[in-house]
Amino acid sequence: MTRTGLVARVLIDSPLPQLDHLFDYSIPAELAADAVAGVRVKVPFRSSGRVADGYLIEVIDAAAPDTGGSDADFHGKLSPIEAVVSSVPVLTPEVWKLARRIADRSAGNASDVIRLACPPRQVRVEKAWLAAQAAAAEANPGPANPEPARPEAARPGPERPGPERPGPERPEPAGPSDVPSRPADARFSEYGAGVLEEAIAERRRLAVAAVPSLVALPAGPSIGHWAQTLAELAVATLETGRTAILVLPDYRDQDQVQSALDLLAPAGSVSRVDARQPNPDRYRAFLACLGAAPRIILGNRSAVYAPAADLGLIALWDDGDPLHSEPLSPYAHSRDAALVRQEQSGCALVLLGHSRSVEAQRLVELGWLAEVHPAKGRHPHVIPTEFQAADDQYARAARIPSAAWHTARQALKQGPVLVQVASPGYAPMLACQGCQKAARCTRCQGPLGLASAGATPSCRLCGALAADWTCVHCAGRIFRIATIGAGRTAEELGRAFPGVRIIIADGDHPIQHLGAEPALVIATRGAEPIPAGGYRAVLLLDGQRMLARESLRVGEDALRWWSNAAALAAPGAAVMLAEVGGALARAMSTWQPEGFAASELADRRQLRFPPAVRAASVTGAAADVDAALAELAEIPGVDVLGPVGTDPPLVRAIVRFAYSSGDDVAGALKAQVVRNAARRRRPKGAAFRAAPTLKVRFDDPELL
DNA sequence: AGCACGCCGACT
DNA sequence: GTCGGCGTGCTC
Repeated sequence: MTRTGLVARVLIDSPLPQLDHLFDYSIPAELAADAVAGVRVKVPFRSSGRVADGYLIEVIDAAAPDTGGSDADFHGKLSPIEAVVSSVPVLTPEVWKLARRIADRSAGNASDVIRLACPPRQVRVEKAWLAAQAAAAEANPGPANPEPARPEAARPGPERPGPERPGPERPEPAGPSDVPSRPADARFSEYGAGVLEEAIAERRRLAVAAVPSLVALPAGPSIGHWAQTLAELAVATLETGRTAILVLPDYRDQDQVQSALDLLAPAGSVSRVDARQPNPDRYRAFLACLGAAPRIILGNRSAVYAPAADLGLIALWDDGDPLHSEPLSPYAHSRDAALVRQEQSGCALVLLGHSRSVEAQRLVELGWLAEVHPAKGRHPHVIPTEFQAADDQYARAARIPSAAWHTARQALKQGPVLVQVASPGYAPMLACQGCQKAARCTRCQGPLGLASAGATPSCRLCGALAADWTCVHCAGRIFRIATIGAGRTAEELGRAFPGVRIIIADGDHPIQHLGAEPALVIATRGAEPIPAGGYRAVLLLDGQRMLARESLRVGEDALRWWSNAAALAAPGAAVMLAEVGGALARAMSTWQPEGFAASELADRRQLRFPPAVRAASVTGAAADVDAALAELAEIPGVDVLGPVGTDPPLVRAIVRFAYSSGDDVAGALKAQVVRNAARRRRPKGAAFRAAPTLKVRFDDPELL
């Protein structure tokens, strides 16, 4: 075997916690040219000639003294790398550092994070990209070339020399040229002179209150003003020669920002990275981000991990939206990933929203984020209305307060009116007429509901029809509607407002945009269509139902749903908030969600609940959980709730700890998980004992 | 997941 | 002494 004297440090792509560290291999001479940091490799693993996939993290000179980066060097005989899968270094040093840190702070695996960062390879796409790079290098070998020949030259490196940055000249906007987009000097005008520009140039960290109104795009749809702000932030970043990453909770939000960028951003400068798109498209967008030219990267929560040439800004829209938290281990929230990446890269950070998450409030109070508000303090006219039955019998049936009904009737003469409701469907919950208990599916115990007015009741979980249902409690056979859905509300409103066009928008009937004609729009929270020019009135019904959920976050969530809907109102239009009083109503009518977030945070401090502290759940066999908890005894600022039994053989404990102890707690628990995973074996011969493995989950939003 | 290695009991 | 069963831990 030919050796080059170089050692490759490789991360094995495996979910096993005991493999989550670097392995050393030698580099055969014939692979030396391609074996650079970041490439995918195949390496022999597990003795008998089998190979594993991995990423080459770094190449070190075996002869040179220890560089210091390597932990506990391996001193046996090194196996050679089997193959370099492709010459494209997909895992940039910056993203590797980020993935390692994100995994470490939650006792997780780096390869689980890398799976979010690096999409599956597509050979055809990659070949086309490499060819395009080579062709571009041929045509224009200058350093400012947006498509350089060698991807290696793309490594951002904090000290990238100035001449490599493209000049301030801006290519033509991609949008239609006959309609002027917002003039450049109007950029950020709502925020006062230079505040946001300066933040980008000086790489500040901000919590920015979005302007709660709509923007009519020339020859296009209306979009939220916030989307315009994000697009302007991204373009301003690009003009400083740096990359901007925009992280949006869902694709409807991404579409709005995309519309703004179509008009504002230079042609070809935007990459949309989104797990929703087909794999080849996803990989193509990923490779574009890998190029040496700064870009605008637009995507969902995993966009925070995109490779970026000279990162200048990470901006998140609506960080309180639960879609920002990752459902896959190690469950990192994109806000946390953004905070870590901001710290590592020194880029600017913007959390933009109509409301304020309690987590963002904590960062503001720490001084980590600076607050920015629009200079002109115009906000929606929100009117909290205690319930007062309407005179109109139909409005009463549709549970619309009297004042709201009158407002809606007037507004419907001018344009669309939004009615926000809690539940989709027609009647999502049925109850027994006799005993009033919830009607349950006889097969799976799921809740029964009606899909439409005359439909047969069916289970909302398993779909089974409940044609001849009998109540398990009282043997009754007659249903009563317990919860009213958007469909039923629409039916009732149809009677209350005869002759008005009724539009339903929910998960099953998604509607993105709407004209300015009068219509009554019934929408579930988060599914509100965007009307040209804004709604002439907004009715926020079902306030009590939204607050009835059993969660620490109900208040914060409700404020988010309401303020996002209120921001769709036309200037001067009334926003009627039904059945809600107290601090929430005050936060809405004064349009100051910070005050509510601050008092929530104060409560959490009192209770020692997240985000005042961090928390992790530890689940497993009682002995394993006890052993893991014992490891935490020495760490200051840690307390433990439980363990308590959950599903029969397993117990769960909740560990709470100060942010400053996070690394120690994560380190100790990770060590325990590794030990547990290595030891767990099925005993031979004897009956099959299910091997319960120790599970650890940090910062679970469902906790507590 | 396999495979090496080492501890301990049983047999030459 | 040495063979081999099985439990434990490692995989560069």
